[in-house]
Amino acid sequence: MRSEDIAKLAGVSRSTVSRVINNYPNVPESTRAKVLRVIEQHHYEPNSFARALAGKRTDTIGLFAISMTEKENASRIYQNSYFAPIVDMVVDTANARGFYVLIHTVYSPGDFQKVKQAFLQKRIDGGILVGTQKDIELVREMVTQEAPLVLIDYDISEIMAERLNKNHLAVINSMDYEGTVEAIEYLIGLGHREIGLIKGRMNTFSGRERYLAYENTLKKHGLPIRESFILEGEFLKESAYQEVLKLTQQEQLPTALFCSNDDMAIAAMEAFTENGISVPDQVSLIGFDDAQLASRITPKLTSVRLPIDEMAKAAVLKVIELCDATEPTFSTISFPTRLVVRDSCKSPAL
Amino acid sequence: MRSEDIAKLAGVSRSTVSRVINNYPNVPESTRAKVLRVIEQHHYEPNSFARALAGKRTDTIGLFAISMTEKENASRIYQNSYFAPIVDMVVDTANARGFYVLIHTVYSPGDFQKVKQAFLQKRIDGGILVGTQKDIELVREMVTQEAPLVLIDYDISEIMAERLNKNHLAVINSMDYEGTVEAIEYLIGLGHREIGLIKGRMNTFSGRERYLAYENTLKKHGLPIRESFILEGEFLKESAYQEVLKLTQQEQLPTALFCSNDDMAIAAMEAFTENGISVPDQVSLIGFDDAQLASRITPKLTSVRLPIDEMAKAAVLKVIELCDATEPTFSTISFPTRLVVRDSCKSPAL
DNA sequence: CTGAAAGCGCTTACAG
DNA sequence: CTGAAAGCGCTTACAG
Repeated sequence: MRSEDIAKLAGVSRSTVSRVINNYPNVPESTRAKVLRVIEQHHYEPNSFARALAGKRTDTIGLFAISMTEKENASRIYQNSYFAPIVDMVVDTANARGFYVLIHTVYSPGDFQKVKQAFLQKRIDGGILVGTQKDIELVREMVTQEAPLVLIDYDISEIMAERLNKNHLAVINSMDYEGTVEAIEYLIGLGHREIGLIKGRMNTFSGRERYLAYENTLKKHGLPIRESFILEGEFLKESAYQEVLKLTQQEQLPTALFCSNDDMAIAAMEAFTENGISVPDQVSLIGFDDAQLASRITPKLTSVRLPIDEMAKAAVLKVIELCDATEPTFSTISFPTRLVVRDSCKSPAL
Repeated sequence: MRSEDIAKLAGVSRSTVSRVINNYPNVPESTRAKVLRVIEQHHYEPNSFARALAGKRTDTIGLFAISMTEKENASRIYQNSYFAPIVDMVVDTANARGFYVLIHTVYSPGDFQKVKQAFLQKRIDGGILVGTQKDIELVREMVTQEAPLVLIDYDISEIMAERLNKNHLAVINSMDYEGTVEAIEYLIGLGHREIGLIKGRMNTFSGRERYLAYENTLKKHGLPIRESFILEGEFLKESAYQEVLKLTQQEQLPTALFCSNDDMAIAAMEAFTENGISVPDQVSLIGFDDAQLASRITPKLTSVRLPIDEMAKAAVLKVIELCDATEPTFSTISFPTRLVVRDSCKSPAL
């Protein structure tokens, strides 16, 4: 069933059918009603490709999850405590506004071709990128496409410095620096002076911010920064577990460990516990993200809450806004974090 | 940049460009190379809508998660231990084969319109439906579309009985009945005679199968089936928690409880523990699905492993196969389950 | 208010 | 082996 069939049945032209479908004002109620009836009766749906080809929107936004430095077979990305809520919220928000969501994952640089194609082939009205590495070249390439693009977790200063064409672009971040400062100062307030860190992935904006804040806060309070207390975690459970295992072999342990995300904090907890080191009696642990699991393990994990849902929602609203906008704009939003105190920290034993 | 531009630059006609793009055999290597070079140089990508309109595939499959009877705000569907792995595997498998995945969630009957549209508007080559209720009308409607459709977890006998047009249709199930029998007989083997159950959602195929198997197995072994030991869980953590809380108030407790999924088993464990009832010392617990979390709680949960990854993968391969097929077919695959014994069951105290 | 016609960017018989 | 032309199903100036 094509618009022409509807036109014949309703006794009008295809033009008029199109006007009705697109809700144009210049068609009298009676004609509109007549056409609408026929459409209803025949469950007619205009072919989305023909519409798009003739210049209409696709009503689809892309969501591209980039996960390139993951270790082998760590491909369970939609079960990851960071990505899963994003997918959840993006799909929900987009669907509620009448958009479909086109998903593609990027595991290797080659996969990137597919996201560029999604834009070039005009499959989507706009796209959201999560997990972008510090890779300005890539962002530059994406930005040259005329389509709206939203980056979640990306260093704005880099974009500024590179003087990218920022039309149709938006960046959504969280205040990782401030959140980390709050966490570290909380530990200091409890009396800790030997505070360690498990790093996130350093080619990630949030990874760098969390690390920087850790270092600066210790310095500011005149506390020691010990190489041996700084572990490489890569945001991954497995890496963190191994690193903490090594840590437990050392002479001296930190009395508190700030973990750059909850996954690593949970892994650290397992590693400590399995080696007879009690959390929080012997070592305090603090995570970041406040993932679902944080409040469901024992002891319950103190964590910096990342407003991931709000961020994902904002990302969708932003792409849609950019799709509708006649004037291209550049904007950036930074969401505040909040320390959620639970049971994994206490004052150090004397 | 359109195919016509490429044609001019390469000194051929659009037809030839098209033949090269579609890898048709009847074009000599030299011509092919010439055209390919121009395409490369200009990063040309054929417009996907124009291709689709002219009869090519969309290289997109739909994934529709249906979640209608959930309680309010239970909308965190992509974080659900059943849906999340499916999304994961579907996206991965489809992407690896060059397909995009179009996602839409169905929270209310109205949302269903969007999945029908996705087919009618030809946005996708085929689709996968997860979470379909016992709703043959809906399936009938979906099936009348000519596009390939794969149902995960649906009662085949219903489809047979209704004599649906089964072209382009496939159903993927797991052997829930057998899995449940194995679990119950394991409990019986441990010496349990008072075995309770938390039901899943009864308008779901797996929910009904698991319940039936429970009942039949108890009967077969001459064990009592007590109304008061059969709880309504709806597959939901919250419901299960409340029901188990009520159960703990009763005079007599079962010595073992079979839970129709892991989420409910975990909730049950929490409810028991918080009320001073020890798992597995006072009550044995067994789950279904073998979700990620099952092996990460204490005590580790004994559970019937659902090969959800294999099922999701099979679903994708099936849609793709149906897309390629010239002869429409109907097929159904049933995946075996397997009891994974951990620490949440022991013989009942005497 | 409304229709005929051109155009969106491809593919594919058809003819040579 | 290859090009001219029709067609896929819409939308949108244009003219009336």
